[in-house]
Amino acid sequence: MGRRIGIKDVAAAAGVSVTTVSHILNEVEGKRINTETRQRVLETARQLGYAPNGLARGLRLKRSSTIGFVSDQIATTPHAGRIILGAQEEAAKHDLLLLMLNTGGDRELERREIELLLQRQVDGVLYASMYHRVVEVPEQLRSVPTVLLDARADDPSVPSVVPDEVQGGATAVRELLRHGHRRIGFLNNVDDIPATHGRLEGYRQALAEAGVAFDPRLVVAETASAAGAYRAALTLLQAAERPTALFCFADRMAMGVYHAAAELGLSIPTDLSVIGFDNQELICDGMFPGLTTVALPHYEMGARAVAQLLALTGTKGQGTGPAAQEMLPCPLVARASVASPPRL
Amino acid sequence: MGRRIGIKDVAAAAGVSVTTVSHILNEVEGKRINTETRQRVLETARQLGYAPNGLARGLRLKRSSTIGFVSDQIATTPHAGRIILGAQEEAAKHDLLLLMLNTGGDRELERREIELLLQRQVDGVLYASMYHRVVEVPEQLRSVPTVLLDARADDPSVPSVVPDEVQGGATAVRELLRHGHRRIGFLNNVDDIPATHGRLEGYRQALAEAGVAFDPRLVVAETASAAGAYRAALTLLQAAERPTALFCFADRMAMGVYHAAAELGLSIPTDLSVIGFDNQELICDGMFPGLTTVALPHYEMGARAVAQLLALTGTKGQGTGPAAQEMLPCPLVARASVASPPRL
DNA sequence: ATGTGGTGCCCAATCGTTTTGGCAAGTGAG
DNA sequence: CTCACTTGCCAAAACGATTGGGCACCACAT
Repeated sequence: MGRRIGIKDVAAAAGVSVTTVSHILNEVEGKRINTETRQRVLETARQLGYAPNGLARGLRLKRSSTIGFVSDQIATTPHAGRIILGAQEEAAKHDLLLLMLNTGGDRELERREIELLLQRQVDGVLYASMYHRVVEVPEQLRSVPTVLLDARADDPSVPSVVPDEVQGGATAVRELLRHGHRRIGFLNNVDDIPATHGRLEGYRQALAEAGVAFDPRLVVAETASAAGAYRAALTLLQAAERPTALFCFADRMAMGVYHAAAELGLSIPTDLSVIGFDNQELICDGMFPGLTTVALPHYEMGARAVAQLLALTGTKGQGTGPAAQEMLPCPLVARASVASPPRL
Repeated sequence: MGRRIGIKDVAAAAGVSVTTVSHILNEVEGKRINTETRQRVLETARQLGYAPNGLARGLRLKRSSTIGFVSDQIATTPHAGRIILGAQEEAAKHDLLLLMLNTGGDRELERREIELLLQRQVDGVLYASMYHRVVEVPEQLRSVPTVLLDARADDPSVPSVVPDEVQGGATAVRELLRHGHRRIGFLNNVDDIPATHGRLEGYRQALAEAGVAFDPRLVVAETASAAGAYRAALTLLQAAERPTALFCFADRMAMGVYHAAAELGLSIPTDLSVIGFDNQELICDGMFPGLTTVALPHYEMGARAVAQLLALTGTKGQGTGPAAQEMLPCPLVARASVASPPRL
């Protein structure tokens, strides 16, 4: 078919120069254009179905209106999609598009693919992890504005957007306290990541606020799987003074807790309240009863990261000094797994 | 910092013309270059850290080495990520990058965003649905090579890549038959989508192969949720001659079945075998016992779609006539929810 | 001396925009 | 009629690459 029509075609059709067309379409200030001419040009552009060539534009402007989204694992984490969605929708507001890249954690592959990104002259890069952790930012990204997403770097000059794990943990525990629980177990996971420490800290803070003493016997660490949680829950629930509520590091651990509870003849939430973390809807809604949990603000994180990136590219100065480290709150999502403790 | 260095810089540093540098870097045929010069240029390019400007290159070549990935919902479906991953990794093999776009099903938003894509001069577009269905391809995409992903169009001239629902359904049922089951229930869903009809067809085919008569009372349609499946399973399992195995349209329906079985005192897989569909690992692994299921070949679909797109852009002819409609098989993923039927 | 054929390189046009610095025509004052 | 100013438009130079068509040089045969 005929090639896409360009500014030149519009100029010819409207009987003016390319310059004038460009001025009109871009609404350049300080350039005086006759109102009638403007109308005519706009009209012909519309009729011809003109659309600017982004490559040419980018070349001239030294700006591609495209940002790179680099992540280790798009695939494994569900809800990862919400991060992408948040980023993309925020980007769309500024006519930006996302160039996606998954590295699978392979450092060499990462290098090669980021190279491709940079060749495309992206205006900035979102370097995302699929779970909150500390990452090492690739050297190549020094040359381009970068924001970390669901990740922090040792280097504090790189801005980042992460969930507030402490607040999230506290939110979960406060919900249990609010219902009158005092003996609250915590099934933590065993990895050395911010979530592990942060949620534990939140657990302790919430207990302290409520004047409940911290009892280390109520905290047990296990692999963040249903099977692991099942074992841990069995132990915890068969102890002398069993907890009346369990806070699970992850929703999938709650699946194990439900199983353990069923086996011990404890019904949820009458005999035992359970609260999870992550709000994996497929799981939470499928469980009986529906699992109350704390959600990670994935969508917002994506959106805020783009906003930060734009702020960064806005200020030419590449302002030195520590950059913004934004923490987003994790909201409670109530379903049906929390009730008042049984009268023992 | 100093701007990125270009071909011009390399030329100057090596003491040759830009033309020569370009010839050397692109290994242009029919152009004779002195071996020594070639070495010198390559060396300086390496030292200077030269990388071509993709925008300029794309402008000249009328090819951006970028393909658009348009989907309705990145977010809601887990495993959607595997489609993206498959597409991206296949694309990377050809030095292509993916420009992602999520429309949320909003037709007007979709139009605007695809417009952005086309402005970026993408070489082709993957139009993906997050579950297998029939879609209407946007008018704008006529002008650019397009492949449908997990979707079909009424227009058979658009190539597509979809899972083989019939084979998938049959695979599930054959696994049950193989273990000796003869009364096999099917919890279908109620939507009018290819999966609903295809898997039912597969169910019937597998039964027919095994010489088992089709009994309509064993098929019940419900919303594809745990709650819906729970109700349906209760009915089915309390019938006079209850089925010894249940094939569920979706893994999350199997969650409801597990619950119903537990309530009726049936243990899985001893008293009742269950098989799901989708292989949502978080669910399948979290259930007790682990859920045997049929996987959708998401990764392969993404990869094949890119391959098709490349084939399409390769043949200039835009060959008329019906295009390739590729169906990919759905493999069985065995866990622990299927066993031989109880001796009644 | 002239022609013939290779070799090794470069000039300049091109892709589709944006933008700087004009220039010509019109207007009103002197 | 001339000057100064405004208005409305345009020519041409970028941006960074690719590529068709040379050109200059050398060797060798005539």
